[in-house]
Amino acid sequence: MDHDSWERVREVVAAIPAGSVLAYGDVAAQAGLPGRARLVGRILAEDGHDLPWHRVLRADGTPAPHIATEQLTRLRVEGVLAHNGRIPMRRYRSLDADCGNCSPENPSLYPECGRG
DNA sequence: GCGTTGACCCAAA
DNA sequence: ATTTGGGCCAACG
Repeated sequence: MDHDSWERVREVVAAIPAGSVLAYGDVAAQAGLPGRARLVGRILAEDGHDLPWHRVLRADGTPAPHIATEQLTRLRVEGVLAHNGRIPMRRYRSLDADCGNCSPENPSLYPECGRG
């Protein structure tokens, strides 16, 4: 774990557009740290106050328990709605700018992506 | 060094 | 739908 990786994680989170979300694992992958989702949670916990941390949640769409209400409240304001405390990732998951992980199951939120 | 503890993830049962 | 077990790894005592 070096200083650069830490900054990259922060940048990825900072770049998530309002109205969409990313899983901890997604952030790790996009920051070049595949398989290190826990590290992302750690970074947000101690150095995420100035970031849109509420746009990052678990892969199954549920928020971490201790911040659940605050997170869901903030997301609701951005138009990201939960059902039974769970966010439907299919709909709100943000994708790479180049649509690297775009698929019919995971349609792009960006109009410039032809595959959405 | 070693064991514990997490804003986690996934395949298998 | 849940639970289980394994993998991940930086901080902390």
